[in-house]
Amino acid sequence: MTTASATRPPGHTVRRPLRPTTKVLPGHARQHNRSLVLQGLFHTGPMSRADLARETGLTRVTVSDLVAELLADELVEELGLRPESRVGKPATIVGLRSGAAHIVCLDLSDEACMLGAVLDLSGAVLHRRLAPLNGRTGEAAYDVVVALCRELVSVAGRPVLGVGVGTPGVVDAAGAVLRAPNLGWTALPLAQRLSNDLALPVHVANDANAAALGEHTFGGAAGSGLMVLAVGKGLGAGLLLDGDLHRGHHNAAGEIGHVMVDPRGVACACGRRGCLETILAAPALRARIGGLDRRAANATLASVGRRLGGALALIVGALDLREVVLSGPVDLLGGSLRDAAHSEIRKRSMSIVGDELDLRMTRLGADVVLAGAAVLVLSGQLGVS
Amino acid sequence: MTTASATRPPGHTVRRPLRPTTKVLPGHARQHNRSLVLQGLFHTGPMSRADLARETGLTRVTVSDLVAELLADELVEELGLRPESRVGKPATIVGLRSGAAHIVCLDLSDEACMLGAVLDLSGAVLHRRLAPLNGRTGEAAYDVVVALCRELVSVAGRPVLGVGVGTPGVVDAAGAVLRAPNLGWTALPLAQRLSNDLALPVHVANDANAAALGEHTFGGAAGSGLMVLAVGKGLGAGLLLDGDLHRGHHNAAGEIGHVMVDPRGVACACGRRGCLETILAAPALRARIGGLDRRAANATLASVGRRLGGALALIVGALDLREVVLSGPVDLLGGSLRDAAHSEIRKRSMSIVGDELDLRMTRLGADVVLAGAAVLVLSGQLGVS
DNA sequence: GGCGTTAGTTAAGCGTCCTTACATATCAGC
DNA sequence: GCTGATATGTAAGGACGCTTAACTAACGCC
Repeated sequence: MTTASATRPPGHTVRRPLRPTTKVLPGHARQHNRSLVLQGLFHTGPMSRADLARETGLTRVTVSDLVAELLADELVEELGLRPESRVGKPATIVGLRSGAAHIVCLDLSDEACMLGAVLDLSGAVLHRRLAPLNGRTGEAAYDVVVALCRELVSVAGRPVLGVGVGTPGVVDAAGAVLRAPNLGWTALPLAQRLSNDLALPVHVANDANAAALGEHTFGGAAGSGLMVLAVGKGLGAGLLLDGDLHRGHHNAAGEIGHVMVDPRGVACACGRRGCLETILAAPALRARIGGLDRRAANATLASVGRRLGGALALIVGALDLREVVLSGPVDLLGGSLRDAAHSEIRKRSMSIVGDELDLRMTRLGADVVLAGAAVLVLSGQLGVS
Repeated sequence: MTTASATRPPGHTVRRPLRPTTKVLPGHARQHNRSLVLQGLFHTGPMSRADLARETGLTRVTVSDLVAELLADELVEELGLRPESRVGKPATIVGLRSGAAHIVCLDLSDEACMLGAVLDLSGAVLHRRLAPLNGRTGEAAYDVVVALCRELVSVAGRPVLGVGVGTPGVVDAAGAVLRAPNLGWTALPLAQRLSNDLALPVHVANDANAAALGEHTFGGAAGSGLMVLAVGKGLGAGLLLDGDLHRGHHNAAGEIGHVMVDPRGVACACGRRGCLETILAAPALRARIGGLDRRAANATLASVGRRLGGALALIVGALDLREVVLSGPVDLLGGSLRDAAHSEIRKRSMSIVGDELDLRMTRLGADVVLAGAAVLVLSGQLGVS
């Protein structure tokens, strides 16, 4: 392969590519373009076929064809002629039927109680249900999930597009829960089993990852480079880079709760000391400010914020993030903790990166994970996100 | 859009998607599949059309067609019948003609001297040229680049597939150098100008990013999740996540040299104190171990390694990386610094992540950036990486 | 030599998108 | 009200890409 005179760097071996790129057929292109049309309607709202053609770059002919297909699937509907009067033939507006189908969403991040909801295609929450765990784990916890799903499916008035689940633990790309200590799940093929049991498409992701998706699609995240820090009993993060969820080599990306930041810190449940979780998780924070007056509590929260900022500066700097979003108890995170973390990050990073960085609470409140679960389904079933 | 009874999370707004996905035509699919064939030959080596069909998932008919196209382009060649004897008609082996075209590669990371080389398609270095800068910056430095390229193009014995450049500074996806203080470049559309001046395809990336690509494709990087830490006069990093270069919101991903890790540290050229670069850059390291005996020097390097490990643990943990590769002076980085950093990362991260993490020197030595520049061209022109 | 197996090609068909042409419906100006 | 310009949407025909089915070529095995 190499000419004799060539010098070759030492150890110069060629390995297989990582992204196992697969073949693309004309039919896949069709699917992609169909999603493109839906995406346009989803994000920009109702418009004419000609508008869609301009937006997607496809011809009017092709767009008409795709729209006809979507009309047949009852995913979009004609909304009559465009009200404003212009030169030329009046345009027929087509819009996404946000009630065309419903999405069943689960948020399993609460230890005590599973949270379920029915959402429409626009992300609006239509119904809610709670399912207390009462300490059940493993197979029993799975049974709770199935029962909750069945209940929600029966409550949904429309055909169900799919089921989305945000769960704590490590989840692989196929929707199998590799490890979720709190729920007692190990290598549970959750998406596959649920899909079998419910006869519906099921998409599963880590809760913090789902939160990142939700914040991006429904929380109006500004652009590429988003990290959601989910603070609850533990601490997790979800990373959305270049519009894609980053999963990591062991599907453990964002699992920063047990990264040690202070070798002389407090003992952690994981057996080491000074994990980020010993500083930032909700119980730890409540314990530290319990009994303090307002001012002292704020000072304490600010000092935690500064330490968080010190840790985040490295991640923000390495990834050149645009936004860091906090999800969790607003009373703990939303005030001086956030402010201190923000200014600490700015102090520690290069100005271009730091100056434009947003550090804020989630705009979706406690529904981030539900919204993210919906995005999993929208993205998986319709190619919309 | 929302039914009246629906409850909607506060601030629930729908924004436009970030990945501005564009239309896909059948012709694009063809291009993709053509790359798939090349990719197979590049990574797995010569094989028969039938083998390629099995590997790509395409039919033998389609593969034959694609191979015919590649034969006409003289990118691949028939290597005769397969030597081993099996049942059935003997297979005709086709292989990539690594000498079919040459690639002109530039490494601008050295302050004093630009480094250029001609590589073949297998990444072997065929010719080298140096171009001393003698303090030239701005337009004069650009002239050196052009002259170096012209020289290398004239030296290359084959048609030149393209020009790849790894340069310090912030580079956008179009190959424009937004800021490169050392070279005195600001908003220089390097790829575009070079492409005009040379009448060749030109691909430009940050040097550390190029190094990451080079290490991945030619250094046998293990899989998804690679960070290359380029230690020289300054400090930069390149991140390869899920097979894609991560550029960041300001194209500044990996610019961690000026992230502050120690507010009470040494003053940095950037005006702040305790930047990572004040600890890890080559001049700083040399200054610290200068005059020390072997043991003391190793202890010093180990302490730097521990601090590096503390910083890296967060990044490795957040991204769930598989490999961190050091590029730079082996005498400084390759010994106790590396060992200390490695063990510190393991100590600080969750075992699943830390246990499988590799932290090693680059396998390509000083040629990483050149190799990466070649990958830019291979990937951009042939879809191979 | 017959049979099964594998490699590669040829022919026909289907799907996808494009270009071109046309029908439809409005506005602006006379 | 009529005409010309402009814009939307559809119809027909063609180019391209992949597939299936059928065929030829060449080998090992019995």
